[in-house]
Amino acid sequence: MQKKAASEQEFLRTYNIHDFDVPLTSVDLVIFTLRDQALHVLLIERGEHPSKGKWALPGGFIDMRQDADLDATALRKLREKTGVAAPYIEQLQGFGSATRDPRGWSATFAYFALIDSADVQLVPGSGSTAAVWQPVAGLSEAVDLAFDHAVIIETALQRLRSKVEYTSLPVHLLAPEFTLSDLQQVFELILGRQVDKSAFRKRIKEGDFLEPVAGKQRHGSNRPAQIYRIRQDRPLVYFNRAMAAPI
Amino acid sequence: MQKKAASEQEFLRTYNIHDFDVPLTSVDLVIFTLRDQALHVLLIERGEHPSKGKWALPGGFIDMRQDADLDATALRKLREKTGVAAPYIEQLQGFGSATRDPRGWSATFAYFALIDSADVQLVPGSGSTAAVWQPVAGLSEAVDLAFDHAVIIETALQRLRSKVEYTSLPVHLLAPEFTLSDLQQVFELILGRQVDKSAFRKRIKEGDFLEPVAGKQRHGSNRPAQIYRIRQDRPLVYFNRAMAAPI
DNA sequence: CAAATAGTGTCTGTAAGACACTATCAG
DNA sequence: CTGATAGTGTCTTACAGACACTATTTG
Repeated sequence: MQKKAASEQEFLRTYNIHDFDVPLTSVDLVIFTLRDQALHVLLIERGEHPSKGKWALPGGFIDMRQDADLDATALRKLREKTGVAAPYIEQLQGFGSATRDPRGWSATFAYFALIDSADVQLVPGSGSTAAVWQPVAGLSEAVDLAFDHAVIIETALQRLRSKVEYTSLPVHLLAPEFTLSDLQQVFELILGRQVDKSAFRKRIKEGDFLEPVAGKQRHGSNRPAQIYRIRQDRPLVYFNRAMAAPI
Repeated sequence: MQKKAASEQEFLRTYNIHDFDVPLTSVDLVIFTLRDQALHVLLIERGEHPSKGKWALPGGFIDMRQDADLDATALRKLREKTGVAAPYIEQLQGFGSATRDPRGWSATFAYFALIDSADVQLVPGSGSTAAVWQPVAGLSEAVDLAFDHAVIIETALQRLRSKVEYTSLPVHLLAPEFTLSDLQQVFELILGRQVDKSAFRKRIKEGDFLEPVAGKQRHGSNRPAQIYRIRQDRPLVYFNRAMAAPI
């Protein structure tokens, strides 16, 4: 174990990080996007042991040389797999146990990202054979997930569903410019129920996190719709009240 | 690095966890309690390098032999330092960077606990010379905190203050039996402002997470107060609306 | 004109805030 | 009785839900 040292300097000079047995630590990402009016999550087919051939969340080990902090690791992984540089991303939760990885005690810092799938170029990186967008609905039945990734995805989903109720989070699943009807559709999709148009619009306007794109409208065979974009200074707004589910 | 292996079994048989360079990973706890009508946090004076003599959050390395998962590590640490076995505890957030620990890249899973200080027996454990409750107000000026623990405590405080607004969380800072006035005081203390008694009581009753202790009242030189306890099946209630701060 | 979607106005319901009121004890 | 704190009633306010209404385009 550790030797005795008189001073902080002396201690650090003689310190060897491998004197401790530490768990395997990684960073994993739950990346959500919208495709064909459905929520999808990015999965990688593992090309290496362990769990070779199973589907897993993108992620991997911290690169102690180039990653300044955990967020840097998460952003680097996101960039490597999708090419996206500036998404909405937040830390989800840590998951660690003796049994989640057959190699032994392991822990992961799970992240949670929302991106617009339009500007994604999927890159099957090193150590994986394929990267695909999987619909979230019926995920566990559709694919064989590695490690505890089913639990991590479920936790991320709960976070997303919870935050829809009282934040502006879902805007980050849309392309940079969108109409209020587009936005309402996203909310309805995640909530799994219809919401009232009038109440929704009042709420969004009150939140004041969108700005109309001057003079820009979407045209169809109906009244044209004003196009909005996110106010860059208000990436996430918390409402004072949750959207109450009707009884 | 890694050798080639044909099967999952073959891979695991030849796998050596130390082939990877992994960051130092630990678990740290921000333990809040109430003493003398003020929020306090538990700090340990470090008896070993690094940061010997500075004050730090209780915590330490994962014991891969006895800890089944991260929660087990956190609970074990809490028990070792305070003797408390069943507190309110939740994971706060991960903190990891190349610079937060002078020994090198390190990461920690920070936890967040609320306990009743009455049933705590502070235990200055191994590797520390003293354990004290420090008032949260003016903490950074009062003590020299090790590592990035000032940031972790600040994050925990934000979480606590945020959750006061829309959950029943603060009940866990009280002794098992308390009056509604006691509870209101705790809310006011964390919010840093007065709240209306009538509105507060209506809200708490609506939340339905307390039960009156039959026939038990607190007597003083005034009308006696009904004593309540937490309904064990409702440890944390989310309200539909935040307590709106008056303008 | 009809069809379609965009966007608004108005009423109602719910729960929080303000604040005055009553209740019940010790002394 | 007074003083103190416990606990309630009532009015107002803020905002979500329901839903009907108007607005603006294409064809």
